[in-house]
Amino acid sequence: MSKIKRDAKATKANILQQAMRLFSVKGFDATTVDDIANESDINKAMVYYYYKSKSGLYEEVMNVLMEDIYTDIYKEYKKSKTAQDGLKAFVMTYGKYAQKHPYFPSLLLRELSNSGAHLPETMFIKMRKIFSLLSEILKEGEEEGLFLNVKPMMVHFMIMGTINLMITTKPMRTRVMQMKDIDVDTCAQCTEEDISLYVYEKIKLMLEN
Amino acid sequence: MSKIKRDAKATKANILQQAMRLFSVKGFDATTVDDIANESDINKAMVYYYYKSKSGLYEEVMNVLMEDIYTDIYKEYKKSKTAQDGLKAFVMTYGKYAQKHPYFPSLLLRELSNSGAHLPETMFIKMRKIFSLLSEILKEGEEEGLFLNVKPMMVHFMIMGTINLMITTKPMRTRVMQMKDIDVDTCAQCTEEDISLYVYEKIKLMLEN
DNA sequence: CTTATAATTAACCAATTAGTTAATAAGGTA
DNA sequence: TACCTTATTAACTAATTGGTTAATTATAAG
Repeated sequence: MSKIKRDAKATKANILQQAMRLFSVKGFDATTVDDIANESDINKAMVYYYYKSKSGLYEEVMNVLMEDIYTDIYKEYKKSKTAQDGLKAFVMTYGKYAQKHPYFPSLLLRELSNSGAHLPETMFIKMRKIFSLLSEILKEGEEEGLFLNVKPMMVHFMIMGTINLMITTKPMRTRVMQMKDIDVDTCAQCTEEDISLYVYEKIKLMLEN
Repeated sequence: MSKIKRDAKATKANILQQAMRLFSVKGFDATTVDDIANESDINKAMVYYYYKSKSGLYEEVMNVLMEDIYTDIYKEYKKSKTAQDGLKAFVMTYGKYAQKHPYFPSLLLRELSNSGAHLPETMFIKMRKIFSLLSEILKEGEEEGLFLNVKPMMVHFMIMGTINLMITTKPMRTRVMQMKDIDVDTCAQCTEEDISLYVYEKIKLMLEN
């Protein structure tokens, strides 16, 4: 077990990893470059050595995540035969991804609620690719006569909105449940899979009618 | 027409108004107290004269908005006879409110994607009140046998997520539509009413099955 | 008119932050 | 070994920001 004193690749990856985590927890503005440096135990100047700026690092973070997620969804989608299966693949894979990268939902929501102010062109394109994939699935369903009265953009945000909000609000929902005086069901026990499955089933029903 | 040199009420209201606008456009962190002062044409120190801090001002902004929206929804809800009408009142009134205060959706989304980090207790309670109202409506529907397999929290975020995302992304969606090479329907022409109505109709269908 | 109070201002401060720089250490190579 | 490139560091800067303060002006009351 040789002690490695230098490992450029590891250093660069470490910065990205911590940036990902911090941006999602605190948002772009509230995350400082010093934070990132401290948390990843590297010198602040290394951030600027490997990435051109704080925004550059942020872009990279978003790009990596979006690319990953598209790949995951596309792979599952390709296995499906029917439009329903395609929809299921889309919803369930997104849910799984959000579980694997708990950072992602809040990053995405923040970005969307900004209407893409920080959003670089490349990421914009990747978001569109994901949406286009869903549009394709929904169009197939319509042509087969399975889905009725479909507005793809709205269905897209119904899926993304619900899953992302359920995930980001988990701590909050748990907190509410612990208040003894209250008796509302905040779905505090629901797993990520419960959530995606419910979303899929309900959206399927709503499209079939 | 006497020239008023001093108007405490107007000054205070003006600060709140500009703060509301700026917080929603740029978020809490990216909005500076100097911004607020400049945009409302008052001295920065006045912000601290009327509000105890930047966070204090933010709390006030959120409180006013949440209080308003609850009142609006509750008033409409009271007029409804059936669970379906109650649901419609909830969805449509929220849509109307978001149209009247285009600030609100992005503020709310940002707050939720934070899981209420900035969120003061008072506002937390108001959010819960709105959710409780929807829960009540859904429970009625279930008891009347109209709605099946209801998870209130999920339905709540389906409604809020979809409407809020559609509104905050409007500029972005319009931009996409202007790109000639693309042929995806981003619902760029949809009005706020189209959006809420679609959400209501689809959610109704999905609950009935 | 006088005076107490409420509203407003300009100037300031201490802390934080994105980004820079110049020096230095490590590792491979000839 | 000597040498060159790459990786890393500590220390610094210039700008921004939340918040304060002491002085000043407008207004209303006696």
